[in-house]
Amino acid sequence: MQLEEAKEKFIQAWGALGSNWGINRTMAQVHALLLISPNSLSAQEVMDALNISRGNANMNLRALIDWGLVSKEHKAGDRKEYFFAEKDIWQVAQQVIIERRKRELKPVLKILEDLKTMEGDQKDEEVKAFVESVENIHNIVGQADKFLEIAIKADRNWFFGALIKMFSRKSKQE
Amino acid sequence: MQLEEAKEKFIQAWGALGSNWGINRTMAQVHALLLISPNSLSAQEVMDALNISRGNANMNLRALIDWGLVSKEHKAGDRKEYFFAEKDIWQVAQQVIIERRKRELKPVLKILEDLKTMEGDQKDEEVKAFVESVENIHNIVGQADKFLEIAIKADRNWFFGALIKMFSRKSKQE
DNA sequence: TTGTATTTTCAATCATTTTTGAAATACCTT
DNA sequence: AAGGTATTTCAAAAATGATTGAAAATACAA
Repeated sequence: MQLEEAKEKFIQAWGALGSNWGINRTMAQVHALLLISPNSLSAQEVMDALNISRGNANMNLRALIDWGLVSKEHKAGDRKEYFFAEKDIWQVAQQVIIERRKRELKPVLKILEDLKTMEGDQKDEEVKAFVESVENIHNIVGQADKFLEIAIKADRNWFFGALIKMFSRKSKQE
Repeated sequence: MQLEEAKEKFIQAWGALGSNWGINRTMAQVHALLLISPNSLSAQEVMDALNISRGNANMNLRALIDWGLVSKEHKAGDRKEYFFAEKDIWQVAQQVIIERRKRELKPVLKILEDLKTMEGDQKDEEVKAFVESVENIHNIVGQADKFLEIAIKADRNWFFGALIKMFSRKSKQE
């Protein structure tokens, strides 16, 4: 397999992964392209590499900047903007967690909290069962949220060290 | 807020959550409906509750069964099938992890492994940089995969206990 | 077996999301 | 300020994904 072919494969895989997780496929592809690009790219270069229109490239580059995954720079004597991605993959993961937590986890937690407290008539069995369900779900989503909060504050080495410890203790237990 | 209104809110929220994470919105809504339903429901009842067609209900119920989140039963003297969801939310989470790992994480890992090994010409600086990028990504995705593997084997109490310990150690460190 | 209730399938339709491309805007440089 | 890039916007078009509904298949009971 040649380099170009491998890059293409990587971009496709990253795009599919994003798509499966509710991220615009093209946005993920642009991200992939910049992740493996040794130097920063102009909008035109992104358009050419992925065969997408100027508008599309612009929208997705801006979205990536919004997500904190991509930045732009200017080159001396050149009017164009050049884009590059954060390469440290642990930082990328943290940034993705930060954004998804903010955009999708927090709103759900808020709704679950509302639902938990709203219903006063605890005598009704059906109400009781519903509130209990919601409490259980809120509980586990809250735990996941706390865990992710640790992850985004954690140093990579500490974090994986802690996970490995967790794993080894588990093994002993079995 | 009345019970019916609260249920409706919950179903909408669960549907939106699924949709944001690449799960068919209706499938997530059907799941939500069954999660908070005290008794099992026929296809007809699901159709009526969510205002969806028979075909749609059938497809999504079958998908949920496929995911291991819903089962069906028969009632004496009734020809219809009745559907009910696994209520233990930790089990639900584990099942979701199992499926997404199988469907989406494993294939990506496979591709990353292929890309890592495929390129022999290590003298070329560009090739070297690419392989290094891929290795880093493979590394972190692999770690995530291992962690999820622990989660799906773990007892709920042990798992959250371990997370809390992790958290408290982190706090001391700071 | 026959008739009836129920489930499944899937081509056609509908809805949503994504993309395009050209006009408008912003940005430089002189 | 003018002239030439480059970027942004957004209505319309295209592509994709979801839903319908009716026909076919299946399951059951008598």
